[in-house]
Amino acid sequence: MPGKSMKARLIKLLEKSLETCFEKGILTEKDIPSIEVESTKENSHGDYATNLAMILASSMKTNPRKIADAVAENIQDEDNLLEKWEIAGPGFINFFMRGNAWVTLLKEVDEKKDRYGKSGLGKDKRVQVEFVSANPTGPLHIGHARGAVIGDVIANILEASGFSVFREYYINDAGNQMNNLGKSVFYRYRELSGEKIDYPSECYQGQYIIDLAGEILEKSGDKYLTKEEEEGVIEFFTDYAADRILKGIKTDLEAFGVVFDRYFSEKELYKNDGVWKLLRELQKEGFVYKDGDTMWFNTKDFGDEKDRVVVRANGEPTYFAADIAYHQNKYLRNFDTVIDVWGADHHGYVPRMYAGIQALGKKREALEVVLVQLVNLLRDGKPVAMSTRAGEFVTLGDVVAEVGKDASRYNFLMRRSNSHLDFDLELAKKQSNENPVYYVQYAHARISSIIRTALERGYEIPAYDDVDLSLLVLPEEFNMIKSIDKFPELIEGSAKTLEPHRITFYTNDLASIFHSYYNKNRVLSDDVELSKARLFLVKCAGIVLRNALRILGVSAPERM
RNA sequence: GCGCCCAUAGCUCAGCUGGAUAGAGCGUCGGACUACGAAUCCGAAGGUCGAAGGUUCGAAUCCUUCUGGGCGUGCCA
Repeated sequence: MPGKSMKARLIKLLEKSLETCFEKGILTEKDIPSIEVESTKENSHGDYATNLAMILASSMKTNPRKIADAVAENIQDEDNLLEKWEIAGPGFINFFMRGNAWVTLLKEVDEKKDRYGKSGLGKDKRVQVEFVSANPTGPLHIGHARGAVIGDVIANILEASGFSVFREYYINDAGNQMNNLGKSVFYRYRELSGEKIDYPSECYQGQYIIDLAGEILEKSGDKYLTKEEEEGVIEFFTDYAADRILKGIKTDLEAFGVVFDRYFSEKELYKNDGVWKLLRELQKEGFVYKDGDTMWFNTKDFGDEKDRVVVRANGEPTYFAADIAYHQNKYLRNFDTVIDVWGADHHGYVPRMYAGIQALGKKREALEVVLVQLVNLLRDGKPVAMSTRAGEFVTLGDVVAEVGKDASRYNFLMRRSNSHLDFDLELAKKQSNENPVYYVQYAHARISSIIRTALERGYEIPAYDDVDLSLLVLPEEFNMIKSIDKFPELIEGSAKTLEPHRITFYTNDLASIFHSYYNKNRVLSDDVELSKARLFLVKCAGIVLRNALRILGVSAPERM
């Protein structure tokens, strides 16, 4: 029965065996646990093992080996998958697969091709992934870059898992910072016009502010000099700067392979009194209360350390207030799940947001927050001095221009989101064995090269039914198939845990298995039938590498 | 002070949500190109999983305490 992974097939066997045991009365029926089968590390333990008997033993209060005996006894290996199976250790059942059981797994790869690895896990579910969401007060820097790739790849993984995915960037363009941006440009503008200005330290320091001021000066001359702040000058400077900066952000992201379905402006939320309407509603429902001129949200009732302000004493709503409205807006757009990818420095904000969505009547599960730890930018092992305050930082655009899209994306995906990441510019740039991205791409290019050579020698690219797969008998070949077979399960696992790094590690594994095989064995030899079988095998490996790299947003080159 | 995260080989990190003798890359040492691409491969050395208790058939993984680092603890975002 092709179309199922080896694990799935074994689980089926075990389920049937359990049923038989219950029918025969050998085992008394209890809650049937979800059966787990895992691949083993040790060859002497076979290819796969299950701890089923040990799990059952605790609920049935019997000897695990006795249960294992019964289950093993009643396994009906109708498809002839197994060489043998045996009981070992405290009650594991170890499965030893037959050589020719492996090759049947490749049928699915060949049939599905680009679709191999995809699943219907998220069928009919709409999920929104919000990420990056940096203020348009300056270009994106290296820290944003990591969040950008992680958000993007999470979205890719979910798409591959059948979710309907929407990528969104929340433009935080309504707050104080924006006003500050406008002022900064305005001061620089006056400065450029020859005025002596004591440039305030709380203003943005970067060179890009001066560039923007210069642009305005060039286009409009000094006509804003004579106007007073009340006449909307600052507003003009703010809007101009934000617009230009946002365009730059979009350009940088695009070069990085990150494209959003929508850029959502915070201002949108204030239209038609939106934020206020929501606040009044929440007040009516008792989640928001007034204390003097200040309005508080009782986040403490939801497990936060203390209540949080939603409207300041000066009458202005906080960022948090707008964010609740934003999340309400998301749910009104019928997303079943909302995923927020945040920098880890915002972790204190998490309980607040959960409180927010629960007040909106949503379950906790309707929101998932992925925290991305900070990036240490290095060059040749030495930290690169960066100060947002002083306006000295390496931008995302700089990184992509210097090390390239593929290498930088891959490097950002090599660690769990939750742990700190060292990003070394020189290392990421190196086209050597120190740089893992090439290792994987090289495997793909090599496979492409083999296929090219095969075509030159008159082979056709074989399909599943064209080859005698019983000729594949080497342990390395079974090993490769085993790894290929794991791929769909890997994607599913990454989708459930929202962990892109798993795929990075997987591509490395599969590439390693392939390289090793390649060095030891010839794919194309004098033996035509064997060559066809092996060609088919490496073709399948190539498909999987390509599919995995596509999810990572890294190219799979045919030559390099 | 309180809260969250991290601690695994010399370095950088995985460890599939509790499984059997803890893995990989880099670095070090020693090997492999007249053969489909050497950006590759093979071998060796390298560990008290920060520490101490606890939970159970079984713990790097779960619970408690402690140590050391990062972040947060705004009517900033």
